[in-house]
Amino acid sequence: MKMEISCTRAEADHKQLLNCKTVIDGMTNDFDKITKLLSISGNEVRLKVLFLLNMEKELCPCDLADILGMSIPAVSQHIRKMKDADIISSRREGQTLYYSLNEDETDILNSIFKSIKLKRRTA
Amino acid sequence: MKMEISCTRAEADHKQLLNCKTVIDGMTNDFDKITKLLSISGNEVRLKVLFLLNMEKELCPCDLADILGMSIPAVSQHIRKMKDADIISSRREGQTLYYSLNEDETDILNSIFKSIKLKRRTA
DNA sequence: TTTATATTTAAGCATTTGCTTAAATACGCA
DNA sequence: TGCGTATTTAAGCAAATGCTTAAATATAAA
Repeated sequence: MKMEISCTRAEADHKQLLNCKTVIDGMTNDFDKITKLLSISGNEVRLKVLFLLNMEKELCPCDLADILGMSIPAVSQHIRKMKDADIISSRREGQTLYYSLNEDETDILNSIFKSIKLKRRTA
Repeated sequence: MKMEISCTRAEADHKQLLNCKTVIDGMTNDFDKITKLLSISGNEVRLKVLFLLNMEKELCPCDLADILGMSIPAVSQHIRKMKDADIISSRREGQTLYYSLNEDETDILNSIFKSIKLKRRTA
């Protein structure tokens, strides 16, 4: 962990900067985890899928491809990412896989959905 | 806007799917905007910068480069993205540019910061 | 077992991302 | 003016992203 201070401006409060470093470096894992969630939801297709799963409880890849007007493999690859990140889970019924949202401990997704719905109402 | 239903499973509720399409298609702009915010914060460096600005009110690129242990141009290019997206603003004081968070109408960022801090406490 | 449907996986490719290094701006001061 | 510092911008490049098409799996039904 580097500790040298490169900024030479008089106002630079070295104590403040060192404190910032300490805080940030001590939270690497948290940032890593939340960054992952945000980067996954920071894609229009995936955000729509998450929103749809929140709205409809569960949907299959076929439904999603249809709703979003895109190919099944494209949807499936997005689904894989979200599944790998433990954001969604599947339930099989015959040949069909139904996907649904997992519990969101961080509550970030819920606040995102809330914002989306709010925008919708106030638009 | 395509409207054909490709899924042939018996359970597919065409009315439900059409409704989903209508809702999603009517919210394209909202999704676009929120996706942009999320994709920008879905990067570890940028999320840390946003968190630091929330914590310290304002910081200059030099401070950030130092705290995060990365080059000034690298930081500057992340800053540019956030500035272009209207997430942060700058104030000049001599040669130094101080960056700070803009008001977040969506409240998404605040809920993200809250989650990060919560993780920190409960870790 | 063969065939059809639902889904995933893999390969290929164009685009985007995020760094590095080097050059360009902007401001302050001698 | 000219030099030093803070910052941005640009060019170059490796890695990641997200689609397409084609092939592989999994289940159901004839």
